[in-house]
Amino acid sequence: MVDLGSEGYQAGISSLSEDTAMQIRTAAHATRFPTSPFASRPDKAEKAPAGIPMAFGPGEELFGEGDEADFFYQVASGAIRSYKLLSDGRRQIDAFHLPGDILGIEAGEEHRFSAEAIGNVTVVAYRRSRLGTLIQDDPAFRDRIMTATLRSLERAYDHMLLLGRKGAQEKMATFLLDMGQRLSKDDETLELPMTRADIADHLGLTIETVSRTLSHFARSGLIRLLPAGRSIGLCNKLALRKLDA
Amino acid sequence: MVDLGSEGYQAGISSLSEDTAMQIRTAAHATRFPTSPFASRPDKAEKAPAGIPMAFGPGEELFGEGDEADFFYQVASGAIRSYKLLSDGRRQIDAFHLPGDILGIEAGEEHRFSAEAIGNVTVVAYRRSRLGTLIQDDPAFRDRIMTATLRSLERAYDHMLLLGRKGAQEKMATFLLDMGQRLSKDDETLELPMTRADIADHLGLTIETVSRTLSHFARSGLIRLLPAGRSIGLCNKLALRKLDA
DNA sequence: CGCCGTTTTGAGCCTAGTCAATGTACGTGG
DNA sequence: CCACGTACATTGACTAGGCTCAAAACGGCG
Repeated sequence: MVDLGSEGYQAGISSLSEDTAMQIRTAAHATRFPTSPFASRPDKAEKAPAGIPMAFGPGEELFGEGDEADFFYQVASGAIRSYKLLSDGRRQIDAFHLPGDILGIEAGEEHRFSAEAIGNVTVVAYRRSRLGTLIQDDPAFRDRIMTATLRSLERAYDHMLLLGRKGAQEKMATFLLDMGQRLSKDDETLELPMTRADIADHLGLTIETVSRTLSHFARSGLIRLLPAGRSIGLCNKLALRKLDA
Repeated sequence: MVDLGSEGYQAGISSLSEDTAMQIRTAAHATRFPTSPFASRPDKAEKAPAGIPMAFGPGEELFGEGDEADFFYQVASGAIRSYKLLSDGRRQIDAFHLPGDILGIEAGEEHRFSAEAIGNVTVVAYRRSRLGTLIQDDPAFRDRIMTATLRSLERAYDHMLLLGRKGAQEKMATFLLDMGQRLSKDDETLELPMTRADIADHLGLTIETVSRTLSHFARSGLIRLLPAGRSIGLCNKLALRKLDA
């Protein structure tokens, strides 16, 4: 169920199967879900990556900008938005994190952006204090961290191109294709976990423009907007790719 | 002369003093400067970080998007722009790299963006093939790499906020303050190495808007535009910071 | 001195933002 | 089961900030 990517992290996350996904190790700010049989099992110090399963409900904050960076996280299920705010409330969503993605590793002591669950989310958390050891002792883990960080950077650079130089239609086309790749099962339909406001704040647009552009795409037959508004069928990927520039 | 930052990289770069900066180890695409006495000295396998000094002239490409990522680089002097292009030529400059900065490390086999020298640049190049070994064997080097990568990511996230959510004046104010911090000696005057076009493509604006905004700032007494157009005095940092949001 | 790249300035336009109203889905409680 | 409230989404009319096109000024260099 959890797609860990090609460099997929198996060892630490394997304990978090579909059935056990609800096990929660209580962390200060984590939502407490119904305790499972495993919930209070003492922390057997298994060697190597010992992740702490956690769960968060819709809108819940994993960490805020400026918070002490005690943990970093790998998404097990659900979607997370990481964002920054301007003093007057304008928001920029830097990234959406889907299963397999790693987030919250910092060079300094503090988190440099905020992260919230979109819908229900399960993650595996790792203590920052162990990062050094893990990187030192576990070459595979080190690779995963390095690769994940570099992939984040690649994504960020791609996204800067979008934010700085693409028009509304190009932004939406890029977004739809990217999401299609990242979270569609049949490669045709995608169930967006986020609201229009999230999309707008990710693409540097307004909700109105997002909505209008989607309607326009639908009228032009590029996509099919399914009733609920959150499901989208990509009818004409070729045309979308052409818009993508 | 070379500021290596707080986690500054000393060992490897120390061989690249002002006087020896012109030593070039010939690399496929590197400009050949007049060969120094050291130019063809056999590669004594000194242990640990063995950097290869290189130099590039104005506008020269260190690497292009899609090129094989044989090397990564640490800037010794000068400034480098890294950018991406859209099919129709629109350009987004993701970052300006100043002395001490590391660039060009990739998760995959290829560079994901292009990098060009602005003015004359000297760098220390490292073979990608050695990256694994260096990271494995040299904890200090590993830290520098990790930290540099994470700092790039932080910068990228900050810049996405700018690109997606700030207005022209806020963008310019942020840019000026940032550059002021990164490359001013007296913390009052800064000598910009890049053209208006570079600034525009970095901030997601046009040259005209950059120029107009600077003129506006100058008229308002926030900055002083020195004759050549490339030197700027920051008269009223407080006001700039307020614009920065 | 004259050319060329860069920068500045101006006039008009266009894309996306703002403001506002309506529509739709869903959950709660009468 | 339906009325209502809330949150999210859509659509429309108008505005504005930044872009385009165009021309002139500036500065460096051969």
